[in-house]
Amino acid sequence: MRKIGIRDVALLADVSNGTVSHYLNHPDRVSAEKAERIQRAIDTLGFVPNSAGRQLRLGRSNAIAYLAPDVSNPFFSSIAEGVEKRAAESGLSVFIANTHADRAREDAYLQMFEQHRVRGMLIASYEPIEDRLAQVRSRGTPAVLFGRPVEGTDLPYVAVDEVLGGRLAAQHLIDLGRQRLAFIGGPLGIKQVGDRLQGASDAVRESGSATLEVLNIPDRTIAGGKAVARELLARPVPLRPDGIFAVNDLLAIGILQTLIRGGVRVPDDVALIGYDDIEFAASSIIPISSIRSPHEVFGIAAVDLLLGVIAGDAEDIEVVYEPELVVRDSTAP
Amino acid sequence: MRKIGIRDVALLADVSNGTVSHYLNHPDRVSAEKAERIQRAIDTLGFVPNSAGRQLRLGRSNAIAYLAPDVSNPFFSSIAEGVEKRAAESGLSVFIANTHADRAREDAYLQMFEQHRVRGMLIASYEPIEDRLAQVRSRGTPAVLFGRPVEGTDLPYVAVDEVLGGRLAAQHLIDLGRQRLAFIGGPLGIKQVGDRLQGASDAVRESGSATLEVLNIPDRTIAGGKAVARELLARPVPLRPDGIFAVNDLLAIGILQTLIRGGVRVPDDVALIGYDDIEFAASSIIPISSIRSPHEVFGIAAVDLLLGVIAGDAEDIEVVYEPELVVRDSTAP
DNA sequence: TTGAAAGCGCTAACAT
DNA sequence: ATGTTAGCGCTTTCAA
Repeated sequence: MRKIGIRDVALLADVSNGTVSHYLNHPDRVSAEKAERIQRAIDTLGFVPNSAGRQLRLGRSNAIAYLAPDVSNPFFSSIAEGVEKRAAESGLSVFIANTHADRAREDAYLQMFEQHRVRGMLIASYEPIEDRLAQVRSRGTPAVLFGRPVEGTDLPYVAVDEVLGGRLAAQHLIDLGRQRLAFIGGPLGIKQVGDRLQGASDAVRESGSATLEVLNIPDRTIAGGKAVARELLARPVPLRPDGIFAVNDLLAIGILQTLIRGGVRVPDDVALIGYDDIEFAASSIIPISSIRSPHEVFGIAAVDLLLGVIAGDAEDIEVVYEPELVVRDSTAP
Repeated sequence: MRKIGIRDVALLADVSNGTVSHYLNHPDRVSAEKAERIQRAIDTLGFVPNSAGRQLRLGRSNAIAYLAPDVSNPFFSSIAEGVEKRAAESGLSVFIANTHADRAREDAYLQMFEQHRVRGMLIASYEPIEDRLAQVRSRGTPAVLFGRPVEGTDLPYVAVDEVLGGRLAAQHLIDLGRQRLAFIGGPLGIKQVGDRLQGASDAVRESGSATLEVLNIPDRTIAGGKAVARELLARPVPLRPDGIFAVNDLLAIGILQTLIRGGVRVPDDVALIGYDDIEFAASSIIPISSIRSPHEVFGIAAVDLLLGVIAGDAEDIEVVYEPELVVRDSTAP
């Protein structure tokens, strides 16, 4: 099958393999004449360098890895864009892996990429991954996390202030005059979810008058939103919340659609705000207010941070962005 | 940094490096006692095998590649699920690459994966890629295409019958009594788009009475759908189509939302059908009828086909699925 | 069951 | 400017 190596090229071009290698890596150090002979030989033979050989010799690859729980979630794929873009600028390839928020798969990929000796890993995970990562890092593969790691780690990370995001969302509903708020999302054990609830609950407490009900559901999807909205519809009207903060936009989309079909007026009867500001939120039948975190710039920042760590520029080991309130019709005054 | 190799393990375990390798690859051929010593040494040292070394020795990697134009499109990410699943069952890793429908990026990834000596590539592309792939294949890396390749290639592929899909969609609108159909989508040069239009146009012609207007737009996104729907709204009512076939669901979602906001009743005034049956189509405010192609099974089939090609089981070189009409409220009678 | 040793394809001294 | 050569880490005969 694939048999053509650098020596075949050298043979055909009638030079030494060292010269071919030079031509490949330092074209300026090869005479024009031989350069042409070599190029012709490469074309004739269909030579493609074997990266395993190069990598083995160099002791390192030129790839980084990006692990995300769900690449089909627009949030993570936007990050991927930024990552690829910046990596390409630095001459690095990116291996993307879809972990499906599954620990076993995360572990498998961690292992695989470590075996491949990637230069570093960028990791987004719902699962606590700090421990497993610590081992990988101690063996020499640097990593950058998306999202704030648990206390007590020195993991570099890129994050948004989720607590602030939660606060912004709840405060917005309160400013609208809503008093019976509901937080919909879960599992609360997930850091992002817990942080957003924390922020929301802070805002509610400080308001002195509003109340916050928590609907802890396992599934942050459109289907999950529909299901929980059906429960809401089953309640007598006075017991329904008048302001809903859905912990992500998918959930909000599902909730919105079911509420509307149930005859609830949004935002008049119930104001609704999501989180993440994915494209589908803006293009929903009633555009949904949301909390926007940086997406693409997120990926860029992570690559920069990783490169910094690799280069040994210890400097800042964390980058935190502030989320931003995006008001749309679902919470229009 | 990463210095621990098989020899270090061998040294610490007081065996030869060959024995360590045996333990790694054929554990049954190593005595229990040494096996334990080796394992202990591995743990102590934190040894992680270097896949470059293995790959170089073996002459092949154990990874395949999946190139898709847009992983954030649920259609392609569903395929990815199937691919990963089946690949894992066969002990293969999958490298996912996002080409952004950009030829240069496709080429870059093609080259990169060829250099990495992947076992094979699975490729979804809007661009004609057959020629470039031919070279790769001739050098020994097999490939399987998603979607029917241009005539005259022997590229193995997995596809759905897009012409049939287009026909099903249009026929459904016609069966509903719609006479002034509009096909919305483009660019027509893209195979899938052209094929779907072909099928729709066949159905219209055979109906003998219906007409088909083509709105050729460059952008198959929600935003694109909104834009074209605004054009429709600007028309006098009698000049609007009474049945719309959007070439994909994203487009249909955008169209639906703008039409509804414009006071058009769906499906009463205009019946609307999309294509792909992504999750968002079913969960739209008015669930959108669509043409469903197999998604996950698609990825599975592609891997199987690739494995077949690798193994040399020439058998069938093409797998074609039939799409299926999914009727929802947007075309309810 | 275990060890010794050759070599996969490549790069980078070093020598010329 | 070009050639020679020694490995990078691993697997796998082949012997013992």
